Amino acid sequence: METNNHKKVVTRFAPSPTGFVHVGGIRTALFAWLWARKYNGTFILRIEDTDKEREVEGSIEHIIESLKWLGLDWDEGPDIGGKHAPYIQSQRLDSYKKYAQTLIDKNLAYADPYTEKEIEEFRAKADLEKRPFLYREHRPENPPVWDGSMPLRLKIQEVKTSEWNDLVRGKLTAGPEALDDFILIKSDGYPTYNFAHIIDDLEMGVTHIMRADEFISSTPKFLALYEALGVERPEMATLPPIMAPGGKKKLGKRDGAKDVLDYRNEGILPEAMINFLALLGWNPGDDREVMTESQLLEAFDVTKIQHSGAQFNEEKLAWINGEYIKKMSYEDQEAYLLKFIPNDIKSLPHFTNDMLHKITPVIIERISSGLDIEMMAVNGDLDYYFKYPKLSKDILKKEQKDNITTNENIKIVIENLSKITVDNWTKEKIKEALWEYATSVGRGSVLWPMRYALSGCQKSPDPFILAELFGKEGTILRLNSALEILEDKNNE
RNA sequence: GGCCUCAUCGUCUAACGGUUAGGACAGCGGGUUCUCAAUCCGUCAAUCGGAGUUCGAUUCUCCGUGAGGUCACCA
Repeated sequence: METNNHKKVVTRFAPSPTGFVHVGGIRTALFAWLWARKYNGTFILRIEDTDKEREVEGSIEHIIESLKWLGLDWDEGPDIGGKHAPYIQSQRLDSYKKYAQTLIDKNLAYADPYTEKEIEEFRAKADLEKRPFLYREHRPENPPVWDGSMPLRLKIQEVKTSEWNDLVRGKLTAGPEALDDFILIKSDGYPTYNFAHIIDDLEMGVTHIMRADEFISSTPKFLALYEALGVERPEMATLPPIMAPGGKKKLGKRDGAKDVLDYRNEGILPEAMINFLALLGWNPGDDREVMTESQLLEAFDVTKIQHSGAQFNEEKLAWINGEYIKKMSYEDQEAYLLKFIPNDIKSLPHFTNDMLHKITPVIIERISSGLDIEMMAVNGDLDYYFKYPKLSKDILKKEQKDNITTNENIKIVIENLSKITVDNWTKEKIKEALWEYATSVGRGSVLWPMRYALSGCQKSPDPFILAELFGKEGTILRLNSALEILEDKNNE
């Protein structure tokens, strides 16, 4: 499909500062960013703060932090400026006034003289008649001169069915009911979204607007405004909605959509989040799923974006995250692990850098996010690395056979392990030293008590890995304390 | 209610109008394993319904049905 190749691509992400950004907003930002970066274009961050009542203190910083975490960098924005500064709508009021005035001069905008109550009555009447309320049916014949104390409305010139092309959806239409004399400037002096974003996109030279599909029905209004302004409109790409788990509703803050930064706190890696979100409503056209940023940029195509909504699936996100964790460098894996190990474990007697270093690959293999590490800690699957386990005699003897006792087996294990030199203390050598005997008497009756003696847990990495981690001395120490418990008559 | 949009395994998705409808996640089974994890192999599972066009429809058209969105001095 033709895509403005003659013009430099300019896209933008334009959140309103009403709190955090959730994955839906981020995906919109991501697609806009990908498109701009793919064509060496410009990506703009703009803050749409024209609703002063809904504004939440600190949102802008929070949004910026979210985008930075994910590596979605912008070329122009409130924090870094740019040739179309400022990038905060409340600081661009003069610009909106200027365009409003040209519309008034052309007799394409007029003051709305009605009180709130009068409008309410119109609306109630329409409601009663079961038809949509349309302000233009009540358009005043001689509107007063606009002095800024009343809302300013666009005067729709031609009531018609609208038709336009969308980069994703193709031909879209909307009935004449979608077209109304909408408000350009509110009585508080701020522009509406409908007006402000169009003026800003125009002034900032935005070529492609990525937006969620809730804007389809207000598009006729935008088209009417472009027409009134006598300007060419940018390309529009309508993204499918992201649905909440369960699948029936669009993901939204009200339904518990999370702040993206919550995912950071759970140990989701930014690359994994980007990768996952890119695949939510788009795919490269082949079987690739785990893709680098440059692969994404290479393959991304707005025209290939999905039409229907997609559920946000945390399980698949976790899977992708696990893939990325396994690809990290050893140093990064260790730092990652350290970040999520709770403090009470860090203060355990044998918590050392050396041990942390040793267990890193063992733990990394078992997790897909930081949440899993925290879960391991809660379940006691972490502390045995750093302290001697507390053992139960019954569990120790769980796999005991009639012909040979667990005591004897542990003694033989100790005996065999003692023969290994410290230099040769590796999991391979340890396995070698025990395997033949264990196989001859039944591996379970030897390896189970050994592993349990080392970990104190019913589930853990295998005994050879554990023995290597604890060293010769530590391993034999643990095996001996298991023996003591077995031989302790008071512990029957 | 009006207007609009969407519709393939449980989920994310692939399939110039011609495929045994493919892949991934999840699930299940197995190999390897004392357990867990990892890994390998295997397996379950879908074209919303009905007409039409066509030699042939997941694909095009229409009608249903279902879901979502929107009808603010919110964005």
